[in-house]
Amino acid sequence: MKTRVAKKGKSDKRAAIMEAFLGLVSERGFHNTPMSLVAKTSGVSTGNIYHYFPSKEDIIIELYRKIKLEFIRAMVDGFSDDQTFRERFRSIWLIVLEYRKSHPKETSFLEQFENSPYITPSLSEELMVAAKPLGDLLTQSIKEEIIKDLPIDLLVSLYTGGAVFLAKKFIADTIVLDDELIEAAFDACWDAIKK
Amino acid sequence: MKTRVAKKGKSDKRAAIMEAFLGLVSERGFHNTPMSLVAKTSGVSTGNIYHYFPSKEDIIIELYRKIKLEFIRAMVDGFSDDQTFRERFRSIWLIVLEYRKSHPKETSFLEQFENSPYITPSLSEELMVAAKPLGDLLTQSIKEEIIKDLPIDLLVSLYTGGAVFLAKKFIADTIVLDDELIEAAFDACWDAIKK
Amino acid sequence: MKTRVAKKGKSDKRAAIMEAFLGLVSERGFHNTPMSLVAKTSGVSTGNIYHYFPSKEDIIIELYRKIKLEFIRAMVDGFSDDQTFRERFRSIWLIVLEYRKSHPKETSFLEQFENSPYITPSLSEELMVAAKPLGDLLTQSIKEEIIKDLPIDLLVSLYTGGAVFLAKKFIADTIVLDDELIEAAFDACWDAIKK
Amino acid sequence: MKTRVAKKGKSDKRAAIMEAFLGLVSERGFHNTPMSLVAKTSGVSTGNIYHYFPSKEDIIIELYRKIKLEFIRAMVDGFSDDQTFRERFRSIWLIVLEYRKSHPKETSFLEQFENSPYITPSLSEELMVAAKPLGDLLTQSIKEEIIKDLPIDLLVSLYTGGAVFLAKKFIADTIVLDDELIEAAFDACWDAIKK
DNA sequence: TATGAATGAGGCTTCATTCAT
DNA sequence: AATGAATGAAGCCTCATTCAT
Repeated sequence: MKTRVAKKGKSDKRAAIMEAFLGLVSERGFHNTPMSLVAKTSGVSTGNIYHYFPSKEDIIIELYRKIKLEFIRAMVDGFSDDQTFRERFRSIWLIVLEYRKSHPKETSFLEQFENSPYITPSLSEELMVAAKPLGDLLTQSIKEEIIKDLPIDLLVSLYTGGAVFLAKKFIADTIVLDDELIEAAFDACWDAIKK
Repeated sequence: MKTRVAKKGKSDKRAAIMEAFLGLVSERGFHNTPMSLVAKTSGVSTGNIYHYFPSKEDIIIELYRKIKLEFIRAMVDGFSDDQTFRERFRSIWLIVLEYRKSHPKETSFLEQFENSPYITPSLSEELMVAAKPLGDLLTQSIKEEIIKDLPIDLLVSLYTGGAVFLAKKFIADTIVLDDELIEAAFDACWDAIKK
Repeated sequence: MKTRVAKKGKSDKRAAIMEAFLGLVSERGFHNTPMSLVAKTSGVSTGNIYHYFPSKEDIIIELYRKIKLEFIRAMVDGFSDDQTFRERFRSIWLIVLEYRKSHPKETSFLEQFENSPYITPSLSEELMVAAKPLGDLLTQSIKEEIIKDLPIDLLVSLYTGGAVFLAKKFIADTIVLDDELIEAAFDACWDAIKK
Repeated sequence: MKTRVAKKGKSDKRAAIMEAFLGLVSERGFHNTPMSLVAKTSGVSTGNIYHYFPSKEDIIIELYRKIKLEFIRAMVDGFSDDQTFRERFRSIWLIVLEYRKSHPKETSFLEQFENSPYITPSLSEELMVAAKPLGDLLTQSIKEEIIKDLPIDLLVSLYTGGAVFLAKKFIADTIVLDDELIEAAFDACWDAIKK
């Protein structure tokens, strides 16, 4: 079985497994995604999957970490100190919308994961650290009396909620997202948290 | 059927199954809830469960319908024409918070169900009808320029989001809900949608 | 539940069960015919079926006895001493063909039953007695050197085979049975056994 | 795969499953043969059976195809152009008798299968092709006015019937098959179809 | 590393029969 | 006689994981 095509390197297999897993889970759900199907889809044999991951659950968790991290980083990288506070929030909001719109699989996965009762998110230290700039921005904004003095995660939820919602409807193809709507939606979210 | 003493009439079994199912699913997830466990927990034998429901999936769907309906009704019944628009919204918001806080199982179930990729909610006519007063309130409020002119469901999401979020944190026991916080959270949600 | 319509008498229920059973088994096979379906089809409740029959297997056996007996009697009643031997055989042959053609359910049932390995036909005394005139005819015909001296049941098989076969094809709608074909087929069967 | 010693290669398991299945079904019937018993008897674990066959029904069908094909081939290979027509028929007849006598399990299986109402034989192309020489012989014999001009399958039934019947009685141990009887029986069958 | 056959517990569902009424 | 709810063993099949190669 020697193919001319470049053999996948080590980490490629790992990546292939995760990618296949993500695609399958987003369409079929965790429990409707047997390892055998992951094997077929990823091109990595069942047995070998267990060489890269100790168990199915581990794949799920690793995937969650990876996606969540990616998402957080997109947000964090999307604003800069050059912007006014409101501009920063706007940037972040647009990034949330954009990321979710352009990552339907990841969106579905996150949603499922974060609503599974028996899979405790248990945000790893890693995620906390990555999200720090966001927390700092919020804390700072509260202190400067730009946004309301509410618990940070509530603020995030209020603020982010609209964008996530719109993205889901966009993916489900039950809405048309024009600039006007986006702007109006952002304003609503901003109104929610601004002082 | 002359016994005065409740001998667990017909519908009691049905109810027992649904109740057991709800409890188990909320703690273990759909797929981690085998029918055998439902049988044991509900006190209804495996075989007999299938006398009341055609399949596991049907139980899930019926349960969703029932809970969602209950939740919608709670909201709808919670406001009256005597109130100002803002008061109505406030009543609804508080009911959402209260319902979710006091119905952790139902909350978990709804959350899981509505995020399952392979179980399409497909809101039945029944639910639509029940929710009509809410839709009317929103439509009316938009027309009277009390709230923003945004898609109804986005408004609901923005508006409801804060209450649901707080309830979840309350259930997870990661927040203390005092009146002040509740009031502030409501204000934020109201700011999001009010014109 | 008092209907104006005449309530089925005792034996009517028995008959209803057997009739429903026959129809279902002929289309679905023994094991694909649950008692619950028999109940629904016959209009007799599950529990009550067991008032009339001790078990499912008993119904099968009774049904077999009844049908086989009916079939045998049709043959026996179909010839008389007024006829020549050949005429008698012809009459019987035509009756077999006719009975099978006009009793597709019974035919299917007999076929299934007689080929079930775990249901031993064990022809009851009753059946033997009923078939005696046939046996006598054959014995007599052998003695008079009209037909070949072969084991009785082989003769029956050879002789009957053609008619049964034609009837099955007729039922399956894969043949057109005109008089000419019938006559030719009879001749073939007669040739098989005649001396 | 360098071992010389037979270590039960891949296809051995497949064969083991089919063999066990055949034995069980012939003695207990399709529906009285649970997969668990097939597993135990064949020495292949339940789960692994499904690695070789998609379902129980598939095993049945494959088995039917295999056995029927084997049987047809035995007949087809049993006569040659060197023989007179009558000799050819005789050869075939004897082969049918012999095959059935020496293959009681297969005989029982074929009988059950071909009388199951819900399993349509649907003779595959493969079987048709294999049986072609037989059909040709019959067609030719009709043309040369050696046998009667009757539908091919009726001829087969008439002709084959006696041999099959005898074999069944032999297997059931309710007959003694000596040469004289065999010869007489063959003559009867031949008389049935010969012109 | 890599394969995929093998395992076997466990999942959902069916169904003959019994039981309470 | 009659009902149909109730039982629970058993059936078919799935699937995470391990094992032999």
